[in-house]
Amino acid sequence: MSTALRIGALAARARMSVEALRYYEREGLMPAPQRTAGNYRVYDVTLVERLLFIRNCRSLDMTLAEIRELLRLRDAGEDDCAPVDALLEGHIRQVSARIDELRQLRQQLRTLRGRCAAPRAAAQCGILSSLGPAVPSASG
Amino acid sequence: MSTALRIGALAARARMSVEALRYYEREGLMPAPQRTAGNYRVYDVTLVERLLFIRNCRSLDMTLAEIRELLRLRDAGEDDCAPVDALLEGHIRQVSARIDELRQLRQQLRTLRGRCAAPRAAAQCGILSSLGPAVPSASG
DNA sequence: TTCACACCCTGTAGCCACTTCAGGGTCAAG
DNA sequence: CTTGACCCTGAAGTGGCTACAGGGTGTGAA
Repeated sequence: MSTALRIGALAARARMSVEALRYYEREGLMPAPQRTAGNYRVYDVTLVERLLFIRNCRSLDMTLAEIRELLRLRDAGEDDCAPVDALLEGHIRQVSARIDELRQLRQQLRTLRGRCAAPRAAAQCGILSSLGPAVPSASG
Repeated sequence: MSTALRIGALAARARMSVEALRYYEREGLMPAPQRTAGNYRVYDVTLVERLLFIRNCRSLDMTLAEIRELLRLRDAGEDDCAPVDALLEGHIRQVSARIDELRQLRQQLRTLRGRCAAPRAAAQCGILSSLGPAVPSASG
């Protein structure tokens, strides 16, 4: 026999909020648990592992849709790693693309900041005027 | 005299959606324009410049709150560049922090992917098991 | 028994920067 | 007088929760 927990205790073990846990249930990442006579959710303690899986995936910035898919593959006991691998690869590519985007952004911002290197020099701030109609041309 | 435009024409010139423009009005980035007898918004063409300013700021991933502040400084005709400079610097720091975060993330994801280098090798996928309770330890 | 208090329930609104939709009204051309 | 492009407002949806309102449940103490 394994221990039964109410939502607060389970959430504490998984170090997440009660509301997040209920949200995962609504979104289909967690199964709907049994209820007590008083309508309290009752969980088996082994579900902590599932929550930690979700938490790890979230900390890697995966969307709930991606995590739902991973859980589905996991629950199905798939032999074939390929779909899992593909999902992860796609996610890595997304993260890389976002990094590139942000790097270009930062370059533009730095260029912009250079427009006003001398503090309070001009009545017309170089930054503000650069943000006008002409797109601020960064190096790239 | 300068040309008067209806919202669709103005939005087209600024290459943004009519809805976004109305949204900026609601959010106080754009002034409430005059109306025709038929309740159509009427804009002076010079407002294109303001919209392009907003667009440029957005393309640099600034929040509407940041842009609202920049517009306020601009509208006030401030002599002192310092607040503008400070806002920009803060934004650059946010972007840098996010880049660092995403880089760590990507490293973890790559490590994770290494767990299942041989495709469909194991009945138990190394990726899925690594996403379990133990936090996947990336290099650093 | 009765009280306080921690915990639980559902349902709703809020965040951000919009987009999309429903259900209309305006206006110029044919 | 109708078609169709354009415009209006207001509400709902996006993602991943958080926070709140307004209740019910359960337990230990007085």
